[in-house]
Amino acid sequence: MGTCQALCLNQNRRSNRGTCENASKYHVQLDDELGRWVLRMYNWADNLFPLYGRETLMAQQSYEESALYRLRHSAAHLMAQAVTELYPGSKLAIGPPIENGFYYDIEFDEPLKEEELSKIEHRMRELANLDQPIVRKVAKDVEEARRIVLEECTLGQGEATALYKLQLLDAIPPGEEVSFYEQRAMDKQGKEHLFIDLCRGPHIESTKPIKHFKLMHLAGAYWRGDVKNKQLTRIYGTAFETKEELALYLHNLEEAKKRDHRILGRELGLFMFSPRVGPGLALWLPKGAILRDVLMDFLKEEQVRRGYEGVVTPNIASHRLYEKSGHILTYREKMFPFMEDEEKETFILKPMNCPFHIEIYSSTLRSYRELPVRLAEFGTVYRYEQSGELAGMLRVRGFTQDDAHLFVRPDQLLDEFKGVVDLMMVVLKKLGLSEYRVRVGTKDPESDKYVGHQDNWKQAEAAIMQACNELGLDYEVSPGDAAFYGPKLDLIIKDALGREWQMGTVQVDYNLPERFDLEYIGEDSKPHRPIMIHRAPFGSLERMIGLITEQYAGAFPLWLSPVQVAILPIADRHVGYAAHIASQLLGYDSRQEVEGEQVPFKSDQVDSPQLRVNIDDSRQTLGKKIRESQRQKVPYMLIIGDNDAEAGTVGVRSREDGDLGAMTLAEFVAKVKAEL
RNA sequence: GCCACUUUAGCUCAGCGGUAGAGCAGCUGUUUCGUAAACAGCAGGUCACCGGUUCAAGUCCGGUAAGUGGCUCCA
Repeated sequence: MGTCQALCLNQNRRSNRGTCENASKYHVQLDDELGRWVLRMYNWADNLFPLYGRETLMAQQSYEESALYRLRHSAAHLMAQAVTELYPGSKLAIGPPIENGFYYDIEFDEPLKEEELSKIEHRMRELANLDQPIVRKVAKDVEEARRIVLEECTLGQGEATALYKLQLLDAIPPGEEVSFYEQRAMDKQGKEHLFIDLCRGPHIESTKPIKHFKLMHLAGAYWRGDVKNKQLTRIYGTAFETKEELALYLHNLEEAKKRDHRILGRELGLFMFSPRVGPGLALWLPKGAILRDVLMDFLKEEQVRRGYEGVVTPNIASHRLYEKSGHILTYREKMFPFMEDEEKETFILKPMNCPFHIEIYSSTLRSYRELPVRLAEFGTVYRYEQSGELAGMLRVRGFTQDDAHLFVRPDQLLDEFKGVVDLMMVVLKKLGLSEYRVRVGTKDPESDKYVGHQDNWKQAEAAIMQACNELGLDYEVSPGDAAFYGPKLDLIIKDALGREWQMGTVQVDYNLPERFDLEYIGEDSKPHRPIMIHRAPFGSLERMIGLITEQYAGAFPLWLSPVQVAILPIADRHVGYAAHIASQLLGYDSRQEVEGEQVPFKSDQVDSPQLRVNIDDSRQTLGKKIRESQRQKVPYMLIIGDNDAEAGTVGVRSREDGDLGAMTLAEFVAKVKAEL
């Protein structure tokens, strides 16, 4: 099956900017065997997870409407049937299809062990082979639905097993159709197998096609996603229509693991963690530190152009500062233990930069003419994340935000907000991140974890929506995802394993200016209150570098690569010429320091940008040196041998395209400049 | 924090009650080599930590820590 067209149709056909609802996309491919166009849905950027095939182009189905979705839904039921047979008395909760498979949440009497999954899988195969017809039944009324849940669904295992199903039934709005799916068959021994489940459907017609599936792993999951509720056992599985698709999925999963930033981070010498330092506290190795520096330089330059001013603030502060900001009230459980001292002031490790920037803003009387004031800082913050949430660089306890706070007049809010979004887009483009989701996090009306007046929130939320609409940005509104002081717009991007992470963020805040009584003197000579915009286009350096490491699979583009050029002398006698080449590329010739020394090589002074170069003078064969540089994903290798020393050339090899032949250094530099 | 799992040499992994193993990396020597692994030798381990069972524990049991996949939370 050859990929003939890279024609990408957005799943929702809403946007041509690469954003979409669940970051999936269709590819149209010509099926060589069948000689017709087929539609395939892939998970985001690099087609790691083909989700289904065999749908015609005309269909234009969503995943939810697809045969695969139904198959997986039925596979979840099949699993539940196997579980109720193997573990009578288990309480079934919910079992939906999900992006790459399905799960079922079940309460077991005894905790389920991972090794038992194969037993369940085995029973599933037996049950599937019985070719049980899957039949939809609709309850006449609520009473009948209740009776079916209590009598039929429990399969004689006791009414207690209907615990969660009853709650689900109660949640169905009155008047809505209540449906059940039943599957039953007699096995060779004449024993009847029966399973009936409260379910909206749809399902496939029989259990027979459920052949290519695998139970993946176990997890705890709170009933209805609420920590206050009981934790159920969730069994994750996946299913496909063909053996090949399942094998491909599993293969791709293995491939995806190879681009895990934790593995690449070690292999490429970018960063590390040590239990002796502490969980979630990263150590940046020299090459990782270069990534940080390069990213910071890039953003600083953009920010200077956009009127930002840099500031620097401390890592700890008096608790009073954070009392005033409301952090201690609403954010305490995420903060590291306080440095308490009965005699003296209590200090706390900073979880957010905003109060410091607010202090700087209010250190002097501000005129309406100097607004907007844009204070930027690469501020390192510490948050006591729950231990189970730490995930390499994507979730750490100490991280550096590319933070800034914009203090603006009401009439400037919209333009400033749009300016920030523009900057975020510039950043995404520069980093090659084209697949993302935009989420507007608003206040959860039920929750009391927010500070400020309702009117402030309404205004801030309206401002964000208006800016998005004016920018033509596709976004979804997510109540409860606001910061405690204001609503926000977040960029959400998936990692190699398909998990979503919040990256860049912009927040509109009327509340902290009020809490800190911020002012500026207006045209009318009277004090007015500014509005704050909090923003971080990367989100954090840790998370962003972890993520782009996965996006690029460690093969960073030239401008970012910690080592841009590896110089590989073929034999020891070429090391001198290699050093000369290196100094040219560094834009600095160390030989100039050695007075009176003869320049032993043909002069080829070039005007090179400062490149990060590394000479491999290990006593290894050329093949080995190339292999090593290739493994380190260095964009360019310059191979230096007798021919080159004589002709004053370098043998250029590219990470992607291999041997490019001999060039003069000037030619190579021109090539590199064009790429940077 | 909760559920499940994992932890043996710098890295990747084997060993699963009876004297700790391999490959790669490292070091030393030989080789000085033209586009993805030269050859040989050497060295490297309180088998995460603490406790228990046993004549005997990487191996079985319990606890702790760190990590992994989820849930909840989030940059």
